Order: sequence, then C-alpha cells, then structure tokens
Amino acid sequence: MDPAVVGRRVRALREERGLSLSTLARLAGVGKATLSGLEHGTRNPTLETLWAVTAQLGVPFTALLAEPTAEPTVHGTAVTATLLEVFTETDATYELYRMRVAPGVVQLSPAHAPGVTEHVTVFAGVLRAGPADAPLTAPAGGHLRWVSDVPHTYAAVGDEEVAASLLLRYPRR
Amino acid sequence: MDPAVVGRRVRALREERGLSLSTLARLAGVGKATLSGLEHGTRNPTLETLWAVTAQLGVPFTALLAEPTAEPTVHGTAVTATLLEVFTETDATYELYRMRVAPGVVQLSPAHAPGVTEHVTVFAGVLRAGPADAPLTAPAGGHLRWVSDVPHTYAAVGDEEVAASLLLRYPRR
DNA sequence: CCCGACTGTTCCGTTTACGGAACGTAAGCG
DNA sequence: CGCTTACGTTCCGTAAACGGAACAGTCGGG
Repeated sequence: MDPAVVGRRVRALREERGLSLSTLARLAGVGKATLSGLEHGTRNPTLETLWAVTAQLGVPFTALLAEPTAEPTVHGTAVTATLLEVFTETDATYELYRMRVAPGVVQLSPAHAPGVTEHVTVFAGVLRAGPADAPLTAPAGGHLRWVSDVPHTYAAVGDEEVAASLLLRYPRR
Repeated sequence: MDPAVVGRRVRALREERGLSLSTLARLAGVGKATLSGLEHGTRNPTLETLWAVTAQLGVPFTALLAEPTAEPTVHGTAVTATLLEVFTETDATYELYRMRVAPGVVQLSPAHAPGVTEHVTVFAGVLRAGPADAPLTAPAGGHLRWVSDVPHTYAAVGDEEVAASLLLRYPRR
C-alpha cells in the first residue's frame, strides 16, 4: 500500500472542496506540517490523524484506501475489471466495476443474456467499445451505453491505457 | 472514533482464524508489543501497521473502521447520498455516490465549480434531474448527464423512491 | 516432576509522527 | 513600492509508536 496514493487522494478531495491546507488542518485539529506530510506521502499517518482529516472531508475511509485484496477481478486479453459494488433493486441487479483497458489489443466479449445493458464512464484515455458490428467511442469524461446481448468489443484508442467505470444492468426475468 | 473498537475487531478477526497473537505479529511483520497494544486500544496505530495486519487477515480496512452506517452526506430535503469510491486520475478525480431520492420533494442544489459534470444511472424509479432551468428525465436503467456548474435539481417522478448511482467528475485545474 | 514450546503482556532504547513556530512565496491594496 | 494576509513547506523539540527482549502463565510430553 502506497502512502503516496492516500496523500494524492486527500489532496484531491481537499481541493475539490476549495479548502486550503491551512484551514483544513485547523478544522481537523492537526498540524499543518502533519497534513502537508500526509499529502506528500512522506509520513506514515496515525489512525487518529486519518480519522480527523477524513471526518472533516466527510469521507469514509473506504474512499481513501485502495482495496487491499480479495476483490473479485476479471482478466481478459485487454480488460481487467474489479467488482466494486452490487446493487439489488426490484426489477434489476446492477454490478459496478472499475475497468482498465490496455492499449494495443482489442477484446471481444461474448453476448450476455437478453436485456443486459452496459454503461461505461471513461476516466482517462479514449475508449472504443460496444456491439462488435458498431462500436462507439468516448474520450475522458464521456459516457457510453449499449445493449450487450450481442458480442461486443473493448479497445483503447491510442497508446494510453483507458480507465473507466463499468455498470452492468441485469434486468429481472 | 474509538481505537478500542478497532482493537476488539482485530482480536475477534484474529481469533476467528485461529491465529495466536504471536504468529499474526510474525506474519504481519510487526512487533508483538505493537499488536498487543493495538488490540487493547492503548496505541494509536500507524497506517503502515494497520495495513500490514489487515492484509494478513485478508480484510479490507472497511471491516475494521466502525461505521456500519458510514455517513450519508445528506444533501438535503430529498436526496441522501453515500460516497462509495474515489477515483483519482491524471486530469480529473471522480466521486461515486449511491443516491436515493425521496418522492414528493424537489431538491435544489447549488452550482459546483466550473467544469464539474454529473453522471447519474437510475436503478429504480423515475428521476428528473439536471440544470434547474432544463431538467432531464430518466427511467430505471436510464442515464443522465449534465454540467453542474449551475444550480441543479433532483426529484423523483411519481410515488416511488428513486435509487441511482451518481458519478461526480471534477476536472483538474 | 522438570522441561520445552507456546501463549500474551510489559519493559525499554530507537525511531518517527506530532504540532507550533519560523520560513519563503504569492496575491491584494493603499 | 511597502505592508498585510494567506498560502504551503521546512525546521525542531516533544511525545509516542515501533520492534526486540525479557517476563509470567499454561499446556503437553518424557
């Protein structure tokens, strides 16, 4: 586990909220040196420190700490996906994945059950995905949706690895 | 946050697995004194220590850090949202929320920073949301997207509560 | 009985995370 | 231009978390 990762996330969350390092340190009741070191990953923060900071940011620990292990991960030729959450509703079940697509390879996935749809939101890179005969393209920040009861493909456009979230919707039969 | 709670959970998890304190300490690469103090709540463990111990137990941090209910960031009258994950990319950070919208109320939320976009995928119910002057509508399985640097609204259409996932995208400055 | 191997706790010297103060820097204002 | 205010980083003495060793207690075998 990389403390630098935690640091970057804290900094990102702080800046999203428009808080300065000084004010967050004051609100959380920790020293500025502590917070600075935490964000830089040059310190090994204490549970108490982490708690104080995350409480001020209104963020659960989960959001800060990359999942350690035991997460179901699916590996394909180009795609690796880790299951984050499963939402069960009355008429459908949703599976939320964190997805990464390696560049230079095209992955072909078989058809799912009838009515299954996929929603992809691209975080970084450019993704071409969708039905094998008519794939769609989306850049970072973009969103794709298709009905995946036909064979479909995933591919990164260009040299950059694609990061995205994948939401699978399985209608109740 | 009570360190004693964390300690009791670690001890419980360790004993469930039939591990002795000594062996867990050795496996995790921490001192026995450290682990003993951690389980008793008489220490304020370091991120590194927690990581080492939980990794050996095969347990995500979440399981340790009491907050079964977490903290729903109650946006207000109609919407309750809980932060599930934060994704940090090079040009943007993403916050993924689980969202529920109560029927019969319309919620108005203030504008976010420039460039922030919201992606909503509806799981159940019918959602009307988006810029206050031009809201969009989506049924279960549908998807909405808008730029949220203007005031925006959330409302459930009909009597059914809306369940959805909300993805907030904050571009890097 | 002892003995060895094991349990978990306590002691202790070293390492280091802590917060306050001092620092360099940048932006706003007369 | 100063002067002020706020920013984030670095310095530093103190407090405490760290691992190793020594400790008492318990079990099972020769």
